[in-house]
Amino acid sequence: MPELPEVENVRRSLAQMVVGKIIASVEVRLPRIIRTPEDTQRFAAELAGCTITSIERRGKYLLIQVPPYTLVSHLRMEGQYRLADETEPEQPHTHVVFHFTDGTALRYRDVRQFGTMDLIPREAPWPEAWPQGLAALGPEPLDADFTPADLYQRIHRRSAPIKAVLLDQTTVAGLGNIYVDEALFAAGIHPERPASQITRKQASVLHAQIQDVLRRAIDAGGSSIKTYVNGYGRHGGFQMELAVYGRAGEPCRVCGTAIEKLRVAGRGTHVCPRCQTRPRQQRAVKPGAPVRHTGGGAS
DNA sequence: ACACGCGCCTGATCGC
DNA sequence: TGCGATCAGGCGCGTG
Repeated sequence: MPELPEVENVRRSLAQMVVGKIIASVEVRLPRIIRTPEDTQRFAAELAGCTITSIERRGKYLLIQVPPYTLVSHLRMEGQYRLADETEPEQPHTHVVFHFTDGTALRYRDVRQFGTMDLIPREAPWPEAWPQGLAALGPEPLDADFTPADLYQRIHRRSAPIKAVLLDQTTVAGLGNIYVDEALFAAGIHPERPASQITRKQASVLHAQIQDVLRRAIDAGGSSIKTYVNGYGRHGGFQMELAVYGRAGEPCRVCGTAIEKLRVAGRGTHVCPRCQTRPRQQRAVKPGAPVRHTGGGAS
């Protein structure tokens, strides 16, 4: 599940591998991956003859610059790019292939088929002509203009659990399930705490921990939980450093208490029940009230 | 405006 | 051993 650190590592590997290459032709085998333009034949035809000039990233989106277009690519859960020689055997679930003029090809694989590509003219008006999710992104968490005060302003009127608010890409761009759990643990904040209860001081700690965990994860090459690899096919190393994600039942690295797994905002959520104190108010269940679909399940 | 549930999709794992 | 059910989850969308 590529989040900001994984997408940044994909960006860096692609930048080394494909910048300067000229697209000879494009094969689209699974049209649902291409959202824009609707006509996938046009997607392929427009790209033929274009040169890749740079690879950028915004949140979890890759922005592949192919003048006069930007190819906006989102990997969602399991999307992968690999540069391969045309003679190399293809891996299964390869849905889009960019053939270059030099005998190599950039292959897009995606087992779950959730990933998306939008081909947008670079001069298209912002934000209306661009993918809504991209246009609505909050600040880049590692940019200098993202400050503790900015984070506080963005969360302090929200009643939803802090975890849900941090997963919302309009709050901050690029966080997903892994790094939200890690940042909240490092900040000592329980994921179920209403965002409106976070103090300025806590928001400042959270801001610092978001930046710290993202920087460390980028440096480690990202986290390979299930399937993540960068453009060279290399796994990341940060899964070894995760403090809570995927560690249910294992001892907290700080206090030794068993890490718990619960469900918050519909996501598997990992907490240390001692380092992250639960908000005081427990939800009261009225007798005969309808059972909530995502209510506290078995664990 | 905001909160929240569902559908999308496949493969690994669970439970009987 | 076999096989259906469940889980994994980012995001777009519909509903309240």
